[in-house]
Amino acid sequence: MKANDLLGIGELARRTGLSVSAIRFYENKGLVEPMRTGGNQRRFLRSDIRRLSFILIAQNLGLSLAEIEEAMKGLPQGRTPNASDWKRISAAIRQRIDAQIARLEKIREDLDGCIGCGCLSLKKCALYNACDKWGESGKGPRVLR
Amino acid sequence: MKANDLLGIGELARRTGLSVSAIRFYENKGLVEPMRTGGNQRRFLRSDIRRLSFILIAQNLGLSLAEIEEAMKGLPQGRTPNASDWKRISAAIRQRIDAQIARLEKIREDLDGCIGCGCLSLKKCALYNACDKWGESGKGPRVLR
DNA sequence: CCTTGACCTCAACTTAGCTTGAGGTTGCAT
DNA sequence: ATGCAACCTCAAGCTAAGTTGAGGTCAAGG
Repeated sequence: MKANDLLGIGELARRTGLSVSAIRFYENKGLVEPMRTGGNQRRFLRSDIRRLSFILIAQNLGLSLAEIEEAMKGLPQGRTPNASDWKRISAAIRQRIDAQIARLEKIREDLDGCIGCGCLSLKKCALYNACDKWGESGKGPRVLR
Repeated sequence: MKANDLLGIGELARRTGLSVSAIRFYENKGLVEPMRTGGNQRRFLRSDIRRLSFILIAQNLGLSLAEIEEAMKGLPQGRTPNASDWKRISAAIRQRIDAQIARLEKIREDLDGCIGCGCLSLKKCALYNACDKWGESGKGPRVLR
């Protein structure tokens, strides 16, 4: 039991919940770098289960594959990422989460104000009427975004 | 000044901040239904400024155009949406926001637990190790998602 | 009347993140 | 030795939400 430490792509797919094609796609993007057998079949390290799970998590948090790749610089293929790797990455992710939550809460507040105020016909709705204020005063400038 | 109540697509673009091509695209999707001049040029109602702004807001909240279209069923083209229209729509949006915030907060919690616990090498990390637990007990099932 | 900028349609291209298919090879159990 | 599931590559297709370009028309001011 030595080659037993290595996983075929199908096995890895089952372990991570990813599709085989997605894993190949990730390899293409440089997110994993499996070895090959003599017959050119991929053989993954067990630690790649974690690597891929990490990708799933990060994606779930709204990171693009490019950003994930960026974050993974410094996580060597063979080594299980250690606490300080994790600290660095998770701090960055944490920031993103905080920012997203803050943004949503701001919107929720505005929205609540809107519901309360009868809105859509009034000037004070922060969310909806931003445009009207301008549209009414002659040649209106642009709105939002 | 009677045709002055109608807007050309360029004017509408300037008022909403959208590109002309985006507005045409939205028309294609059925999100606005401008009239046409004899020469086939689009003429929009002033209320379409709001309609499009609404689309921008909803998109900002993470709704897809398909979902927005769904939500806009019942907002007639010619009429300025009233308070109860708004109530209905904003309640739906509000739910989404709440759900998103809850999801992010859950993730943040897990993440914090992770940072604290040294993680990545331990069994107790909710975020990261979900897979390992399974991977270790024989034929592991799928993970996440 | 004529010019010119705004407008028209339709098709093809873009990015992200994959999936699907065709056509061929490997590796393991019998 | 052989069967066949799992694997390989490469190209094309898909969805979302638009953008870009070609080729042509409209409308309004001078």
